[in-house]
Amino acid sequence: MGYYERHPKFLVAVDCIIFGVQDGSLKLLLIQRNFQPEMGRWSIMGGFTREGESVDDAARRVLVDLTGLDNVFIEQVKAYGRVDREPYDRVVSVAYYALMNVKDYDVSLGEKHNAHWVDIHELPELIFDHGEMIGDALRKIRQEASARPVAFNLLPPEFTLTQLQKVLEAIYDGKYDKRNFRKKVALLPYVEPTGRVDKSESKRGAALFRFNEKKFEKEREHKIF
Amino acid sequence: MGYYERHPKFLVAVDCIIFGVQDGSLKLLLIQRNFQPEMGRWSIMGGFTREGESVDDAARRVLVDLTGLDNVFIEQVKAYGRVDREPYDRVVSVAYYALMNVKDYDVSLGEKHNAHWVDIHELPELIFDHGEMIGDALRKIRQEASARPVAFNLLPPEFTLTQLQKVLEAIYDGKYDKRNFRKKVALLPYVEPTGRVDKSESKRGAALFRFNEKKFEKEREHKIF
DNA sequence: TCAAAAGTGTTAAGTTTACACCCATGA
DNA sequence: TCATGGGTGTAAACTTAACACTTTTGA
Repeated sequence: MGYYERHPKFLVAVDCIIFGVQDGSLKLLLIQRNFQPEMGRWSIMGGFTREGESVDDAARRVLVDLTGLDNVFIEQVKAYGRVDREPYDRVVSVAYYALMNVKDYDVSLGEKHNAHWVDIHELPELIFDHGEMIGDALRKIRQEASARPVAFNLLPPEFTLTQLQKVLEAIYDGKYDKRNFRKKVALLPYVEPTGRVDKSESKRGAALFRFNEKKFEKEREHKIF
Repeated sequence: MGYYERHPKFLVAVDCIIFGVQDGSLKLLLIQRNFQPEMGRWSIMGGFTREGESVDDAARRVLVDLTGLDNVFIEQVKAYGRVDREPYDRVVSVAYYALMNVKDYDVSLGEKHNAHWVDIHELPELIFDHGEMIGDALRKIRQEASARPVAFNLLPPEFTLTQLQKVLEAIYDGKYDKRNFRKKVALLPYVEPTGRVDKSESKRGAALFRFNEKKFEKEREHKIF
């Protein structure tokens, strides 16, 4: 006790960059602030870490507040520690990105916070260093999505191959060849057909698939070499 | 002013995971603590962020303290915010990795801090979550080193191709084919021969190369597509 | 003269890309 | 019956991986 007394303390914020896919493009859940400070301006959703609460838990709490969902996929982006990054007080902020299925989103909670899904190509001017955070989060997601199957978090539990392709195209802001894409997916044992058919997007109907996390973990174990 | 008054404040530490390559294997500069708390135990080098100092600057300061070098390559790993990660007080810590050429290291400063280069395969038990930090830093370096030329920071300004290969083998804990390796390097315009020869490691002598940062940046610009 | 590190090409295997048509169905 | 999205294979280009011998020179 008492070893650290002479050192200063700082506010520790969390900021959540919430991604979703809608109409084939990548969106962010941003708020047009209906509270001080910076009321009226656009920002990502944030909050302060509480006494007795881990920083990760603070991020999850902020997310539950805004979306009503407590099982959203989140991952830390990094910490932002510039001295003047907020003009009101010294705040060290830890950014997280979250991936969610837009369909799960609680519209009434969103309205309370004045939250809106904004296309990644049409971002408004944001407060503080929130623009930088979004750029870093995007880079990180792109990195991650090529190494592990995070994209599934943006989809409902059962999805068609066309939906999966559109999500990846939204993440990488590109277009892929349908046949090549399906050939690759066919090689992934952890993307498995459910046997069910989705008729909502075409007359013919498309096969539904699901992500099998257990099979994925098995894969990983054996891929150490 | 005053918007954030009701929120708690925390100590913000920085921890530096310092990598070097020696005898063809990857080493970390660890300290066997000669101060409290946790005197006598092994840890990575750290410190606390000061009033009016950015978190990045705090990391650089800690690094200068330990190595005497103010131009070491550093990059943030991530923030660690578990409630009980340190038993003495609530501390949020931001980890950084640093890459340096072991030859530049100031031995007398190191001795003052009781610092030692420890092989990555023979790590001692470390305090707090420092072991986790090292694992995360290693993963991050491996990721980065395959996307951008960070490995050069572990070498002297002029190096032989054998030295470069050994550094990459140390990072990825693997072995590469000499001919394939050299073919790949030959395609990188930003690894250029200096025309000089190193005779210290062989009788015949090996051509010396250097990393040309400007050429690398040019490459990048044109590689946006 | 010989030990020790430097240097050098070719071929096979695997991966990635480009490309166009038929299918099933509800409106 | 026809418009709409679903579904399927093959060949060329490119990339990666495997492999062994000759050169130089100081001790």
